[in-house]
This record gives sequence, C-alpha cells and structure tokens, in this order.
Amino acid sequence: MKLAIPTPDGEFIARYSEHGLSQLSFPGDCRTMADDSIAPANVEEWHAATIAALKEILAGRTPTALPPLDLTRGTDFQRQVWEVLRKIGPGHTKSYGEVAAAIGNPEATRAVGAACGANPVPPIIPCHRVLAAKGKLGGFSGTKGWKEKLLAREGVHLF
DNA sequence: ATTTACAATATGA
DNA sequence: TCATATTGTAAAT
Repeated sequence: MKLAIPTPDGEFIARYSEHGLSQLSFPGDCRTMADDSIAPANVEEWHAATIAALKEILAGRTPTALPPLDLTRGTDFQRQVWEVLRKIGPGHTKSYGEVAAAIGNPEATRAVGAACGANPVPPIIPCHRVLAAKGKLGGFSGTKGWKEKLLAREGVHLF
C-alpha cells in the first residue's frame, strides 16, 4: 500500500504493510520498492497520523503522535539505534560515536551508520540529527541538502 | 560460507 | 592527507 503525502517541500511517499507504516521516502527518492502488499484496514487512520507527524517534523517540531511502525525488517541492533535516536531532543545532535556508546558498543560507529541507512522512516526516526564526529554532516539517504534543511529548521547551528 | 561495501572514528605513517 | 583496523548488516559472490 503506497500513498503520497503532499507537503510544501514536495511529495513524500509512505508505504504501509498490514502492521503499520513500513517506509517513508523523501521526494524523488528512488528507494521505494514495488508495491505488492495488501491494503491494511486502518490505512487511512495511519496515513492521517503520518501526515500530521511529517508536517510537525518539517516545521522543526517533534511529532506528538506517530502511526504504528512496522519494523519487522529491523534487527535488535538497529532497533537500539533507532531508540537512541528518538531520545535526542529537538535542536540537539549526537555523533555516530555517541550513539554507538549509548547502545554499549562504543566502537560500532560504522554499524550505527549502517543502521541509520537501514532506517525505513528517515524523517520520523530523526536520523538527520546524527552527525559525524565534529559536527560535520556525514551522509544521508537522499540528498544531504535535506539533512541541512531539517536541522536548520530545528534551530541546530552547524559548525 | 566468504567477501565487500557502508551515512564513522581513532590511530599511525 | 592517506592507509588501516574496528563493528554490525546487507548484498553480492
């Protein structure tokens, strides 16, 4: 089930499985896969929640309510990473190394990067708040410009 | 089953 | 500045 989300910044693509939101893509993202899944019963409700949350994020705020996420593709390690990311307050950032330390594997910085890349819902899990060691931008799924833009809207000043 | 490549980082040349 | 070792995953062989 694939639905578009029109925003002032372009058209995001949300994908739903029977368990919840399974993927969210930036405008023009080629990462979306084929749409083979069935239509969940509550998809309209979930989609409304997704839109609301996304608008909050684009406005630089933390969403108060999120749709159920389908994280079946996530491993334990990835879930731990994502959990840490959601604890980062608005306007704050962490480095990949700090996130790694927070899960108890201070040397798995690279693995943290991989986990962020595997994140199915880029804007909702605030992977854009994860920077490289010295406030450098590092990489991002899609364009780096998005990472900058999202951070700027949250009031994060980049060094 | 083994190798390679990542959105990293610290270290050594 | 460049090469390397390190970690967890996924994708390719």
